[in-house]
Amino acid sequence: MASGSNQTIGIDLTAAVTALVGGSPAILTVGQRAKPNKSTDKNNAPALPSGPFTPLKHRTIELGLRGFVEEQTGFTLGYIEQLYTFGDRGRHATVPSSAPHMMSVGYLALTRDEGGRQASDKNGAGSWAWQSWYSFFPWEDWRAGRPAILDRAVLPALQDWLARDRDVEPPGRSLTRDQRVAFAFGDPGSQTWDEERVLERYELLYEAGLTDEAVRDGRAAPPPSAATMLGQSMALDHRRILATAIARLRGKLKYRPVVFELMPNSFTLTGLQTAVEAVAGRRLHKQNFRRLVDNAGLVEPTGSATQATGGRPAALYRFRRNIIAERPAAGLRLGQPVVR
Amino acid sequence: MASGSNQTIGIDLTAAVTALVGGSPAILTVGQRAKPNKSTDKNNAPALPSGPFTPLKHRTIELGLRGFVEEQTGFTLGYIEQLYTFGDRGRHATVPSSAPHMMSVGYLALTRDEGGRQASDKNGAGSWAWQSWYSFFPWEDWRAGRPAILDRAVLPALQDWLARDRDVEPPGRSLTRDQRVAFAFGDPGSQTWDEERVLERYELLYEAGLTDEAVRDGRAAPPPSAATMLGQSMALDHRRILATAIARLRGKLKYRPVVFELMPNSFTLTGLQTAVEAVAGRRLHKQNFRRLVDNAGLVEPTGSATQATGGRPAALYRFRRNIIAERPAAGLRLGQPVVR
DNA sequence: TCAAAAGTGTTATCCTTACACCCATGT
DNA sequence: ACATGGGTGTAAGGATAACACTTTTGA
Repeated sequence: MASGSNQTIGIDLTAAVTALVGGSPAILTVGQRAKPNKSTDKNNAPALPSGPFTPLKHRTIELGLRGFVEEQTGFTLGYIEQLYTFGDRGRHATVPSSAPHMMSVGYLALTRDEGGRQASDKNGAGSWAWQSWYSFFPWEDWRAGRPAILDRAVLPALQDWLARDRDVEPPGRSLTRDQRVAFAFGDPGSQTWDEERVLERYELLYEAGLTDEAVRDGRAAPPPSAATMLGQSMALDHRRILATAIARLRGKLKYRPVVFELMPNSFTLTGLQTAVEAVAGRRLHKQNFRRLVDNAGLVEPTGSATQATGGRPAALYRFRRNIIAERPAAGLRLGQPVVR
Repeated sequence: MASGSNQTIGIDLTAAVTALVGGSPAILTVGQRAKPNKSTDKNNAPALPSGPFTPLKHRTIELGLRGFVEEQTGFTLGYIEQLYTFGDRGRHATVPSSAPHMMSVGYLALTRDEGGRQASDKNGAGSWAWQSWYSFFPWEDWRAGRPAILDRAVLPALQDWLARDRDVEPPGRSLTRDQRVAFAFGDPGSQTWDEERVLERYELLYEAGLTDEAVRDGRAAPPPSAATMLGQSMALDHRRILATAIARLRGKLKYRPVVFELMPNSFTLTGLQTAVEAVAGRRLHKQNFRRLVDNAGLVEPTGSATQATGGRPAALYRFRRNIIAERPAAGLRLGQPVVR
């Protein structure tokens, strides 16, 4: 039971490394893949750090990932979590079937914008940079209210697409395209936007030919009108991986204390709120957030305070690490067990 | 950027196929892997259906999976979902490093105990069978109250393990072993059992050498006393994959209408409740469950009823498929967005 | 008539949401 | 004094959990 029937398979590990940089969630990008073999990828789209998994060198996948991120960028990863394994044939640019089939295992990784550094030289590899999530997904940032790009560009272009080929519904889907758009983007009138559906939204835009990647991959005809491509594109299917990472992190926020991986050791409650808002992409109610945090027992005061914030000095807090051991986490619905 | 440095890599797709069989959640097992090459795997432990991913034959991973499950067992899969990719070196029995390194992509799949069949012959491959989840994880079934095996065998054996090598805490863990046990198995006194932590529990038992797999893999010394191995074991790391599948399904139940993939087209509310209880592994409060289901708008009456249940005839319901388009799903915590 | 299972109604409690207000600092 | 951001209290509404009770069938 070796590697199927004769086509070789290679595994790439790809990391969506997130930190908070200047109040916004940012993703670690490298200018171009480590080994720029052929110059097929034209416009040097930013890429996620990535490298081959070599079982002989690395005992576990996670160690491999930590290893080459540290090599390539100098960042030490804290929390990491496997996202998804992408391996569909032709999921990006068509390649001759003689080439090895590449699968990629995507990871979400969290770190802090400290340590890192280590300049941009070191064995000639490209340099790295932080880029805001929202330069790739401008429609995902609702912190200043509903993003204008939605009604100006995204939704009209999607409506065009729906109208254009209304009857070419691909079979075997439980939802129609209209339903999928409604589901992913909500109803502009009422507030039915779900910030976790990042991937569904990206995939619809991809299918509609509204992303550079779709056109580049030859997977969709470009839209007829001079519609602009939406958001900054990335190499290969890295923007899809980033979308998956954002979705996962936004979901995880609500039932695991992962934000603290992005925070310094001590922080103010407002700082914590800003971090959560940055990730969730929307504003939260101040007073309730504070109550929520403290009767969840997630933090404890350090005793000191900081005046760096402007008005009244803010008390500093730290994460109570052993909360993880104490509390079942949070969880939800489904009701209590019952005796009879 | 081919397949790393010279060791070849193979990808196995492994499916944890679940259906409800006689009121219990069951997993589809095959007697032994399709190609029994060497007889290294001694005692013919049951295995999950699995097969190599061949990108040339299958356009997507999911199609490959559906294909060979249907070939091997005749079952058509409904809902499927990728679980995790396992690829750590030596995650099961030690192999010579000349052999190809096998990675396996685990999937959760749901189906109904109908269609299937197709006998056990067909090209000489082993036959398939349904086996209750709880024969592999007896401690996970709380439907008849707290399982006796917990206090009789599981917890004492874990305490032994903790006491035996208290100071060999592996480094780089945020929680100590004691904390991990407390977290995974809860406090026997109060009800801190979280039915979703199936994987954490299995992994602890594995580390403690209380599963056949751990001993077989040479990853843990067998426990000194004549402690029984806990639960029925499986081939390779298939029981780990099953644990992952159960955990995922138990979690998903609470925010996506997945149970209906396991139900026939029409069912009674009690039938639905029984199904949920089977998966969640615990009893639910009848009246509240009914209210929950109906003001979630998940089902609608078909108009007919059945007397097959014993007492008063029960109304039959069907799943309202378009609920998926209507309602954001359920979701939770984190509070509402706010204007100011 | 009784057992068994379906199905309805009501209440106490807790959590979430929203609003109003006070406190401590710099300019 | 006042602007700015930090911090506390409380009341209304909704959802959950728990309990009691009625209805419809078969034996």
